Amino acid sequence: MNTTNKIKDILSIELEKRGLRKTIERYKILEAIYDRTDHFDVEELYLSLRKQNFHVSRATVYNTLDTLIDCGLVQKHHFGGDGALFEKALGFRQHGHVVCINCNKILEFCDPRLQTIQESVGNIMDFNINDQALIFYGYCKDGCNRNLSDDDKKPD
Amino acid sequence: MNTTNKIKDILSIELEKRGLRKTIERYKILEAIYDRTDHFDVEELYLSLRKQNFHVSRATVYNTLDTLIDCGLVQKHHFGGDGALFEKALGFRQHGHVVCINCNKILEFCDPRLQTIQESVGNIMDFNINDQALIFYGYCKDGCNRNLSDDDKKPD
DNA sequence: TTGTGTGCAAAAGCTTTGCATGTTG
DNA sequence: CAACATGCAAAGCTTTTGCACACAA
Repeated sequence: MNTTNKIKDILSIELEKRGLRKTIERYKILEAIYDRTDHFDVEELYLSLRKQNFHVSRATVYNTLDTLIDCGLVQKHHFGGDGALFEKALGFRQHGHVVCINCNKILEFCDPRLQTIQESVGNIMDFNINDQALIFYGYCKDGCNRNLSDDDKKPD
Repeated sequence: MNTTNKIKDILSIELEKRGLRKTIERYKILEAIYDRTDHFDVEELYLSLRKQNFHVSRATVYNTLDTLIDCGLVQKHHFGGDGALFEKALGFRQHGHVVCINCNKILEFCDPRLQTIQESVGNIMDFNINDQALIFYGYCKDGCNRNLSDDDKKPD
């Protein structure tokens, strides 16, 4: 069975668990998300669906994203620009992001030491931690041809 | 010299550096920010100024916050709720945040291991990293009286 | 005096909501 | 067929913008 079908099966299970309906929109939006490898916003996802001649409203895209996030199939990020960005979640370990303030490139990384920090912090602060977001902001050294002056080094 | 005057002096220096004017609004807003110890949004700051009978517009609060961030005196955060939160920055080492998904409590922590991760990632990804944001989401074990069920464990 | 900063209100952009319609279970 | 999901448009919020006026340099 291919990846697309596998992920749809997982959605089916999660929807059943929650007593939610299996609508065409939910599967189609899930598929569109898993077809991409980037970090996208709601509008990009909406337009990609329309470009495939699949008719959905923005409201449904928003609603469905919430559902998919709740099901653990999509992740939502706030990188500081306006609006949220999303990416598929399944099969991808928790990972951090590195964002170029100049060209907006987004890279991902994994570092097992982060897990250690999470455990320490959870213990010290008396928290049950179940999600994390680590973002580094800076300038990528190649590709975006930026002169590294001392000005505007602060992201928002 | 007290802390408030010290911070105002720093602002003076930073404004001069940038050729920006020393307006009453900038100093007053800075002072209002340094009078608080919490994470606040634009509206809260705006209202606190009005409550002191200091007249500013929302636009000026937004503009001034940008200036203060650029001067390194204020930090902006995106914790996932709508809108950004701010806090004073000077004299506070880079620190991570722990956010309770249930009661919205925000705690802070420092972990030197994060710096190590930042350096590794910078080297591996070929980035000049100059800012970081680490947020852990979870439930605080006391104070917010939450039943820890298996549902709604996913923040946005 | 000169030009930047502010105030106000309107606009813009992202996200949510309400209601009617359509579809799943 | 009953409840839930969708579509559409309108409303809500946060943030930005444009223009006239005020004030710092």
